Amino acid sequence: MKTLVLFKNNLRINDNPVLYNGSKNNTILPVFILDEHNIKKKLGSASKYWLYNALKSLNQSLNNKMLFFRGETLSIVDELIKKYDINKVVFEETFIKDDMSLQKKMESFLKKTNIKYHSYNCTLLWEPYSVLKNDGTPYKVFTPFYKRGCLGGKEPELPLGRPKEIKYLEYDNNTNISDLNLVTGYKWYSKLDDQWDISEKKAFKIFTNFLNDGIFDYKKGRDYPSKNCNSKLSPYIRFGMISVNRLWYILNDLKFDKNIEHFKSEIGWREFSYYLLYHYPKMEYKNLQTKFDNFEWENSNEKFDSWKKGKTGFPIIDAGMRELWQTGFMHNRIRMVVASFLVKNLSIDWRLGEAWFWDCLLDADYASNIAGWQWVAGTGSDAAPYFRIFNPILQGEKFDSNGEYTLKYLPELKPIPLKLLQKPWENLEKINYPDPVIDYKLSREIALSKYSAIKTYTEK
DNA sequence: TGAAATGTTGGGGCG
DNA sequence: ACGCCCCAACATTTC
Repeated sequence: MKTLVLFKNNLRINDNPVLYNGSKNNTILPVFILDEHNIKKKLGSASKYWLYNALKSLNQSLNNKMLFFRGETLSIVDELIKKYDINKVVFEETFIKDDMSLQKKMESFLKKTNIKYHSYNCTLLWEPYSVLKNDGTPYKVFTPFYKRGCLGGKEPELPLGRPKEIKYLEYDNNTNISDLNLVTGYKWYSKLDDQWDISEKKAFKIFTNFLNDGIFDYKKGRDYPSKNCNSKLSPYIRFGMISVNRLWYILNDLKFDKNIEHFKSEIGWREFSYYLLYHYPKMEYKNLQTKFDNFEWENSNEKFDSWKKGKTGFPIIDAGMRELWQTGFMHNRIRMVVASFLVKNLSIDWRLGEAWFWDCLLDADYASNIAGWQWVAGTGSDAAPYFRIFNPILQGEKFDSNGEYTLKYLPELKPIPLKLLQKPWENLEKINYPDPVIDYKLSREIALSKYSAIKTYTEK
């Protein structure tokens, strides 16, 4: 059968159910469509950069047979079916609102044309609709979701490996990745080229290196940004360059270890994010706890700007924001600290922070980004309580006690004695570094009093 | 997957 | 030897 294989967010050969099943006994036409008609949330700049390189790498693995299109999915698929006399279409099962409605449109379209079609879950270990409480309603708290719902539920699908053989339709490929206009204009991203090796092969290599080293101090070490205990797999996972099923089963084969279990639970948090967005799609733009709709954000442009540029005058915050700008990545603990700072100390709506991360992070993931911000902002269902306000000075002293991370991104602070590194304003010697944009203590008090003003509204 | 305020305890210095 | 104060160090509670 002539099979159209649609790639979307799973840009890999190994354990890719769409490719594996699509190419079994079939000749295939591998296609990627960048659809900005059906999807409201356009990709951020960093994501486009990653996508461009991921597609390039995937295309190489597919003998440069991939076709690239930019436009409306249905009309492109329709044309391809006619042009190449396609009799089957396979594509990824989706779990995000806009993607799902596009998927539905496509399915009903294909139904009418009498073309065979099939979707495969390539993205999640547990489909969100398959994990529910005994009363049929969705979980709202991570631990029972993960322990009872996921671990106590059905086993995730076993990884499929690579297709034994891929046979392609005969055609001249007259499309090009550059047609997608993913990387154009000012080459801001050239700084990233020597920091990241964006290929499926590298994703697996990073994982095996992580298994040999960092993972054995993961539970504690993951909180320290200058340690190398984080996998840094997130952008690869985001674009499906390595499958979570494959990760899962490799981890399961290892000897039981609390660090490994912790890493698995972080994969669980990703599942939980998709799960929440699936069951509560309004989370994309609305506070899950509606009482926060009455919260009065200050939303000062100047403060927001200082945060984005890494010029707040709080070293751990600025180091994080500069790491983000320079590398397209930010250490997880620091993400929480800068997010808490934006929302609680600068009094800026989490949606603005979410948008900035969405644009700058190479691993920007629709569900994880939104769920993560609502978690920190205290507006989500199983969120950190609002009154949990990270103290940037203490967090810096605790998790970057030797200043290694801070100084890596803020070398101008080297003259400051280590004891004052996280509060350089107490240093008498003048250096070229911004004064703090806010008074920490005062901003905390204001945040708490604003919170107590809305807290009386009943939830839901 | 906090921080700050408040409370408790216990050891040392001292009259 | 005793009471008193001071203050870490730790525990609890409050935000």
